[in-house]
Amino acid sequence: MSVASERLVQSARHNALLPRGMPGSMPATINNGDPCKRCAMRQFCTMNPDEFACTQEMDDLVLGHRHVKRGEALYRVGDDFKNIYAVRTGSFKKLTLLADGREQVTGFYLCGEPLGLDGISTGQCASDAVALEDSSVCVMPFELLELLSREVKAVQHHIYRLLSAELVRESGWMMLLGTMTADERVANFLLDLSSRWQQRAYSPTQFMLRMTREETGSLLGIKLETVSRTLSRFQKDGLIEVNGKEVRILDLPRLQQAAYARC
Amino acid sequence: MSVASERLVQSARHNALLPRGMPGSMPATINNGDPCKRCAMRQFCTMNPDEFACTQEMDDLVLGHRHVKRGEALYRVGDDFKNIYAVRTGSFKKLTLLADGREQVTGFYLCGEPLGLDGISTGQCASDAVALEDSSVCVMPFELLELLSREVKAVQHHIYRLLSAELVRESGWMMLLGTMTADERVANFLLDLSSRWQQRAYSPTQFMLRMTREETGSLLGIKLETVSRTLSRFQKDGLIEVNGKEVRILDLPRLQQAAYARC
DNA sequence: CGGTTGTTTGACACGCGTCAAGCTTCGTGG
DNA sequence: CCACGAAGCTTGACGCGTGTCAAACAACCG
Repeated sequence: MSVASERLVQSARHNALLPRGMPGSMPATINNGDPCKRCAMRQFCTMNPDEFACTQEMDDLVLGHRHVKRGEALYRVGDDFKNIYAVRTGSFKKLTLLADGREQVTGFYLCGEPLGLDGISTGQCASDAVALEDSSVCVMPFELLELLSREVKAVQHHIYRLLSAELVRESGWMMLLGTMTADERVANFLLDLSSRWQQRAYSPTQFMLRMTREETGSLLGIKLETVSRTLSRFQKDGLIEVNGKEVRILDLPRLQQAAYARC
Repeated sequence: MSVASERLVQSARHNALLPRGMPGSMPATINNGDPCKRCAMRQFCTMNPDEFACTQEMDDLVLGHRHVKRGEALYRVGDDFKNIYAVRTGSFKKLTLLADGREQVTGFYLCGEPLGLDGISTGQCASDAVALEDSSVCVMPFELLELLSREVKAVQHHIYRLLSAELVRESGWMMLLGTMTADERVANFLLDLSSRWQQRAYSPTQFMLRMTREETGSLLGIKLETVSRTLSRFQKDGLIEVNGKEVRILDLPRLQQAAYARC
């Protein structure tokens, strides 16, 4: 690590980590071990095995962790953009606001997934990130990340890929919102979560929906009643089993069929 | 410029510029002047005046231009990702494909706007870019861009900002697709084009819709008939004047009101 | 244990999609 | 330069998929 980044690390340790100055919020934990090496989610932060080589750099980058309680915001629209985050435990929703006060969920984020990238553009956060359950994140000061990415090719490449992957993901949601029926939307939503849990070595057929029906509907561009009705019908048809927030996929092939009904 | 990037430039000049090997397509023009300095769109490629300083680097980066005829693709889903592009003249639509063959327009791109960023993620183009009229683009080999961005901080920062800005833009479209009525969608569409033309020093109240009603509807998640009906009604109400592909905004305040009807 | 928040289900309404017909514009080749 | 066919646009009539409103129930939390 260069002298310059060393200095920045020192400075960042003392400044950038403090959470938004809300009374009662916990100060961030300082990262003084090499936790990335031991982190079960490491492969998602690095995205592919070839990049394991730069784990040491990742460790340098993650200056600490921050805990966010259910319902609290990691950041809000208009906050100064200083850090990007990786979900360490728990999950978040991203909220985009409209001029007239309407808001929409534009993404759910599971452990290992990046948060805050949309703040780079203007230097201010462009969305809210709110915890769906008590959660924690790894804090990576963007200035440091920029510096490091000039020194280490793998880091640079990694950040470019993260940003681009988010672009692709959002195009996918546009696709869903622009062309799909309510049934297809709900089916795709379940399959998306299924595959993301599977990537994390959790069951792809049984998981919790940490978000409410209303938040789900918001992401999918439909009303909460429609989400509820659709889930009920999927259950009646034997595709899934729903019990409040717990979902179990019973017939994956037919659910996939429902997701792309116009094949 | 370093020896390494010098070498890469030489190599790129001979290889990367060739268009997709289609009979009849024109070979790309080699950039042998310093055209960025004279380019009217320079401010959009650099995004803000503070970054004018790196115009020389931009010139090094733009290895040439490529012409794309109306209806032809600059790249297609699955093509190897090698370059990113800036629209130089004309305009493009970005098409995202679904597993079952459905496709949706996920963006229109005017001069000065970046194309191809979604290919970084996997190394393969994730969408189609099709010219809406006879157009040309500046070709920037991504490998060279990566290299240069490690040497020049301003270039690096610029690319991060481009990527992040695209993220913010797409979130905006998700918002539109998820929460707006057909009227609001069309009004927002017109206002979006209006402000983008204004930024380019063209009239914000009178411009051509280079895309068909069907393509417009696809972007907005509504059918072409609905686009047509809505435009007709806006005209009847005195908000705009439509004449085929030519639009004139007559009452900007009321159009803005229509764009966010739930204020 | 009670109040709040979230979920399910029903009945009804309406915005937008679908289908269809006629018109206009554009591109191309004679 | 005109003629023809194809592609794009407009408008109308009608139906369906979701939204809206309402009410009862369930789950959660302090």
